[in-house]
Amino acid sequence: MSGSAHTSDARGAAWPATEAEARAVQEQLRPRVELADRAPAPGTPGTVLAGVDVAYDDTHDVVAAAAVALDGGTHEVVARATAYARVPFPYVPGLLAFRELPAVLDALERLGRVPDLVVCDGYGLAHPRRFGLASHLGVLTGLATVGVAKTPFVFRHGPVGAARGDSAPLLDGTEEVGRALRTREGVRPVFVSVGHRVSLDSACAHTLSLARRYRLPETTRRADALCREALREAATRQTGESRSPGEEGRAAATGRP
DNA sequence: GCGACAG
DNA sequence: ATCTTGTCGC
Repeated sequence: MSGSAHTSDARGAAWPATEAEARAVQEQLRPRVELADRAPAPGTPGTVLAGVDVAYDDTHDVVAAAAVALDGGTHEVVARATAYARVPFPYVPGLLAFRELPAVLDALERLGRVPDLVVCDGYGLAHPRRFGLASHLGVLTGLATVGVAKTPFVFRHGPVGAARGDSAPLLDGTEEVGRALRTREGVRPVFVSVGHRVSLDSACAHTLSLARRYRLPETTRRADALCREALREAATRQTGESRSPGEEGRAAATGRP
């Protein structure tokens, strides 16, 4: 076969094989980001707020993803799902979505609920090409998404007030691409940006609402715990049970083994 | 050319 | 992300 060098991911969709192709995909999809806010008001009972996250096992080349759904009113868990995949792309700053999204999309499908908002671990519009993983996930699924990251990446911000809820613009030069938001007193801020179908104000309001007791939103904390647990169990299942030397690095390509 | 660099 | 001991504090 000549021509396109695209390959297939675990879900059967085209996936870039090189950094140049990945950047081209971002440039192509970026115009599809919608800025109109379609997220529910924070605290609305009956709405579904989802968190997604992934964990890696580099030695086995496996990524485990988790999706957790919380009720918008009580923040109690109403659904959980996991998925596995071969790591489909190397870590390259600015191309994180190509490493995480196949497994995340799979986990979201298995969730059995359609979230009203998805909170991602990383950035949305706060991205060198304005298309971080939160925006990418939103465009691919049509879901409202926000990005909440733990570090400022390549961006700058002024001082953030000491009180919970205080914030400062996250700047790419003079352009506000997100917000440094303090979710707890005496704790480093988190870095919020728009993913898809949400406003920055709404993204920050949801982040604040979901992060009362801890720095990070409850959605990402739950998803983080779940994908780590899934990865541990996958490792245990291989080591402790089937000792077949030939079958090791080839853990399930997808699904719950 | 040399660092910096979401997770 | 992941590798890793102890330490300070509620």
